[in-house]
Amino acid sequence: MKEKIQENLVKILDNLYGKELRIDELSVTLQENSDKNHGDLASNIALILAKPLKTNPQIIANTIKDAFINDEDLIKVEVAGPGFINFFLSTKTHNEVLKQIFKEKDSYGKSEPNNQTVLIEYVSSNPTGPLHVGHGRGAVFGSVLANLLREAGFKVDEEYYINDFGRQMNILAASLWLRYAQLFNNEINMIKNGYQGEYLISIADSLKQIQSDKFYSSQEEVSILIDPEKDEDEAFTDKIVEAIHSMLGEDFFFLRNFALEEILKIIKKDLLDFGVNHNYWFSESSLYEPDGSVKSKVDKSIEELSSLGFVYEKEDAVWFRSSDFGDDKDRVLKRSNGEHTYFASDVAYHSDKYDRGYDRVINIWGSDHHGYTPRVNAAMEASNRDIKKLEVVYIQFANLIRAGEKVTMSTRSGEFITLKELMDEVTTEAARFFYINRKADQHLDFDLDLAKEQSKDNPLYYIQYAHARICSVLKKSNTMIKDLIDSDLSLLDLEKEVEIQKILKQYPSVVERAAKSSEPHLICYYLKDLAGLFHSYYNSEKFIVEDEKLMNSRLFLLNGIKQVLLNGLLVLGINAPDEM
RNA sequence: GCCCCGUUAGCUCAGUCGGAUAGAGCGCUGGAUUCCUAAUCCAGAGGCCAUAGGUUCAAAUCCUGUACGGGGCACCA
Repeated sequence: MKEKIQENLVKILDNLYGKELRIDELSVTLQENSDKNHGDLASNIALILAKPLKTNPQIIANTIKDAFINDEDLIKVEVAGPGFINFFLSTKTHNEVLKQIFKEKDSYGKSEPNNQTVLIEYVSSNPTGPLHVGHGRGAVFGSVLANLLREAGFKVDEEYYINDFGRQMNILAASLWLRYAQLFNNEINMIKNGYQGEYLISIADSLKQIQSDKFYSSQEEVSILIDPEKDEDEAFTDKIVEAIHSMLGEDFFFLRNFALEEILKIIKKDLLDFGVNHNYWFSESSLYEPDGSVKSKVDKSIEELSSLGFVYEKEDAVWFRSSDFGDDKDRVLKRSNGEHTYFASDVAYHSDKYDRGYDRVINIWGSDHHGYTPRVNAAMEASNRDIKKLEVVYIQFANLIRAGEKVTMSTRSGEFITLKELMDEVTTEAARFFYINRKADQHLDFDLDLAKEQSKDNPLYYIQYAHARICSVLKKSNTMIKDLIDSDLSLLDLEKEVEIQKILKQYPSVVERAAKSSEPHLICYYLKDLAGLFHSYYNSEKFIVEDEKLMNSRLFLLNGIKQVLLNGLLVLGINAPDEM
């Protein structure tokens, strides 16, 4: 119907003013009205035309209005306010959506496949410990965005980038050895800059079970090296790590890989429990392995930039001319000690993402990374890759609130709340919903007490309750939905019923907009609105009534609401229970 | 100093391509249960959309300045 009116407007415009005025070149809108007094649809066309035509908008509006031909589904055309044209549609036009939902079921809201591929990289926390609550927001955001883009017709891959290379991994290996050694000699101290978390103790425990004392002999002098006086110093940490390394030789790498694999197991399990499914796990180390010939991907990337003339040496380090591409300053690829920087990995990694042929590459990063984007963009631009394909979404930090107070955490001492603990405390679903319920660029206060509450104060329960209530009514009515398809839907003419149908009709465009602008929270707000309309309807009308025709039409409406609530919750990765 | 994000009701926050009288929940005040789940609903009070300019027929929305808050500016990852 909307399309029909739009066509009509174009036609009328052509007749009235000739072809010079092209409706599609002007910012003319035909939009759904929120205020029912203004009809179902409104156009600002007369306001836009007022200037080029040098005519009062109200006069233009009335001229257009008079040119509209009669249509049984168009009840009334009206000029209002400064010159809006309002269109009032028949109730029949509102019923169409219910049949559509019934027909499309789980697919209602999905767009046709568009043959485009997207890679979303997210979470990618360092594999040096379990995920904590700080990672939760990005995890949910990424997985919901992936769902949304699938709804919008994209083929989506989800990837976790494992930072399993460099200094931190060596500190991890050393930390594991110290925990392991403590099992044989309780006088051995842990280094302050090592990984203090309890998880390493249990990993050390399983290491001992598998390998017994293979990596420990009692005459170790290494532990004596740990001097509590100097222990705060990072350089001192490296010395200890190096000492453990040379003592263990090749075994050091065994310990490193053992720790890495055990921790990845924990991370993978936590993500899975959280409803997050990465289909690729990309290892940073793999970028340093010779690829086919003799060169690693990192070396090849640097050579590529070098051959294009964007690399130079200064003070024994290798630099990339990122400032040629808008970055604040040039960046180091290879340090004077011969080691590559994290940035060097990232150049190779992003090049690899491009080379895999995706149409879009999305990174979901913490907002503290925003200063990092220009140099990555610079590297892609320098190597003639289209930077429009690369999108970065920044996620602001989340605070946990308990009893009205901010929960303080310190990563250093290992005193952080893990994602698993959060799931155990408030349930996975509540955690997902509360993380996604805010715009990504908005700071988030995660109220633990509210997430646990089972009442209308908790928006997730409010939505799920609406779904359960509908299921309960449908069950009690003893009706099969497929028998309702021929119901007389024109009976759904109450104000609330019309409003609900209009909202149901908006669902596909809400999904589309949420996907397009990377704003999953829009789904939450939509579902809250829809649930609210239903609860209000529920309280004002009875559905299981004597009049069978009326009952059937209302049940058919309820079925539509139920389906959309279900579809929306599925996008969020949240269950829609039949009873509560 | 430079860069990013924010500032909307007492609190926590929505607000689409700039559209008509600014939205929700909580909290506050007052109501609704013989009835399909009261885990719900209805009504009321509550606003200088941080601030000063600009663009426009029209600005919470776009542009510029200012103030306040959060974050970032490594040969760390």
